[in-house]
Amino acid sequence: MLRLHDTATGTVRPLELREEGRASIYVCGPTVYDVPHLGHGRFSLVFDVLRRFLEFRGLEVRYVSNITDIDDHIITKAAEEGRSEAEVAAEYEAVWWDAMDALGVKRPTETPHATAFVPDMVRLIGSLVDRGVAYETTDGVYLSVDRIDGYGLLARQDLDSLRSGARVDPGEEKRSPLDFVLWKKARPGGPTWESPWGPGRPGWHTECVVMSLDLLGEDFDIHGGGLDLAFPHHENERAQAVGLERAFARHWVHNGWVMVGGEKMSKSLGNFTSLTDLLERADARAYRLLVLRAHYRSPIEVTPSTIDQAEQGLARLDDMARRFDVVAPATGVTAAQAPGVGADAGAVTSFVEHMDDDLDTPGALAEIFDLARQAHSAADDAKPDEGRRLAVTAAVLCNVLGLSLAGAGPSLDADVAALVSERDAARAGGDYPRADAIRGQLEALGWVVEDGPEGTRLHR
RNA sequence: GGCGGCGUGGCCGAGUGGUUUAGGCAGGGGCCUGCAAAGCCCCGUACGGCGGUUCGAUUCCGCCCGCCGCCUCCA
Repeated sequence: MLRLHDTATGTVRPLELREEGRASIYVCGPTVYDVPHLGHGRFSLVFDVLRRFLEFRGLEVRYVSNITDIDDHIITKAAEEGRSEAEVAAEYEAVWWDAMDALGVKRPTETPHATAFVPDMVRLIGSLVDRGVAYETTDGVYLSVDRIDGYGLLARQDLDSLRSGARVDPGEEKRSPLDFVLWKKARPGGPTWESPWGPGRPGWHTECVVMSLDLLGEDFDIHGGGLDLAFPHHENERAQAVGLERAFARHWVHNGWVMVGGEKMSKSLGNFTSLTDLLERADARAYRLLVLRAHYRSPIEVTPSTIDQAEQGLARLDDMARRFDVVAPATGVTAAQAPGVGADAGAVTSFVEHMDDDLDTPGALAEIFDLARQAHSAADDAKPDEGRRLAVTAAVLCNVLGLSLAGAGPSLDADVAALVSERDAARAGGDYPRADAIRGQLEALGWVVEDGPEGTRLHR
C-alpha cells in the first residue's frame, strides 16, 4: 500500500483509508485575485499525480479542491478596479481553469466556492463560541488556541515556542497573539453576510473546514496543499475541528517550494513567474516533467536551463512514442488491467513500488526512461514486437503521471507532403544534393526531418 | 530567539553502511546512416569541512561552514 509522508507525525507512514477501496482528498485551492504562478502549478501537478496514481491503484477517488472567492485581496482588487468582488473572482477563476487544463490537470470531482458556504461557516463558528473555544471582540470572533489540544502539531512546535515568535499588533483584543480570526465584523467596503455577531464575513481558515467536512465527511483521508499552508492555515483548520471534537484529516500532505534564484517564490517577494507566461513559452508537459523529476517534498529550481532539460527529456519520450507509433492509451487503465493492454507486468510492479514509496516520481521516471532505452534496443536488435510492448508499457505509465506522449506523426498539408515524396524520390535515385536541399526547405518550415527505413519522417 | 530542511560528478536530481550502475540533460569516443537526425554501446568514478563509531561511511553520531524555509498574507 501507499506510504506517504504525514506532516502531523513528521514520518512516512502507510496511508490508512477510512473506507476500503475509496480515497477522499481535500486540497486547498487558489484564492482567485490574480493569475496563478509556478507554485500553484506545482501543487496542482503533485496532487493530480497523487490522485491519478490512487486511481491507477484501483481506488475510487473523491478529490475536492476549493476556490476561495472572497478575501481581502479580492476586495482590495475590486475596489481598485471599480467592480464587484464577484467579477474579479470570476475573471481569475477562468484563468485558473485555463491554466489547469493546459497543464493536463484532471478536474477535481468537486470544486466548492467559499461564498456558497458562508451560512455553514456561521453555524460552525457559532458552535465554537457555544463551546467556549471561540470568543467575540469588538471587531470579530476569534478562536482561542489555548483551548486546543496539540495546537502546533502541524508546525511541529509547541504552543510556547510558537508564542515566543509571534508578532503582535498593538490594539488587538486577542487573548493570545496566536488566536486567529473566524469572523470579521463588517468594515467599510466589501460584501457582508448576516451573523449572530452582526454583518461581516468569514476569516480564511473556516471555509476549508466546512467544505471538507460537508463534502467528504468526518475523518476523511488526505488533506493537502503547499508547505506554506501547513502553518497557520492547516493548523488553524485542525484547531477548529479539534474544538468541535470532529475527526478531521487522517493524513496531511504538503509539497515543497518552487524556488527562484535560491529563494522561495512567492507573491509577497514579488519574484513569481506566472504560470500563464510559462505555458506560452514552454510545453506544458515539460513543466509536469520538471516537477515530477524531483521528489514532491524537495524544493525545485525553475530556470530556463531546467525547463530546457525537461523539454529535451520529453523529446526522448516523444521520439519513442513516434517510433513505435504508440497512441495514448485509454485512460482509466488500472495497474491490474495494465498487462491486459499489453504492458509489461514486471515494469508496472516496479513503477508501483516506486510510487508507493512516498510518491517517488523520480524513481518512477527512471523506470520509464529505462523502458524507452530497452524498447529502442530491442527494436534495433530486430525485435520490433518486444520494442513495441516496452514502449506501450512506458506510455501507460506516463499516463499515470499525467504525461501524454506525442503519438503518430502529424497530418501534413499538401505542399509539405509533396516535398516529402519528392525528397524520397531524390534519395531513391541517389540525388543527394537535391534531397539535402529539400531537407533544408522543410527545416526552414520548422520540421525536424528524420530518415527511417520507410522514408522521410517529419515532426515538429 | 524557537523549530525544521538542505549541501551528491559540468547541470538537474534520486539513493544507499561495503560487492554492478539511479535516471535525465550537456560533453567525449564508437556503431548505424549517402550525409544528417533519431537510436544503440562505451566513458567521467561524485557525495560541503573536521573529528568520531565501524573491519569499512557519501550513507550513523558530534562539531563547524554555507544555503534555505516556517514562526505574519502566501501553493
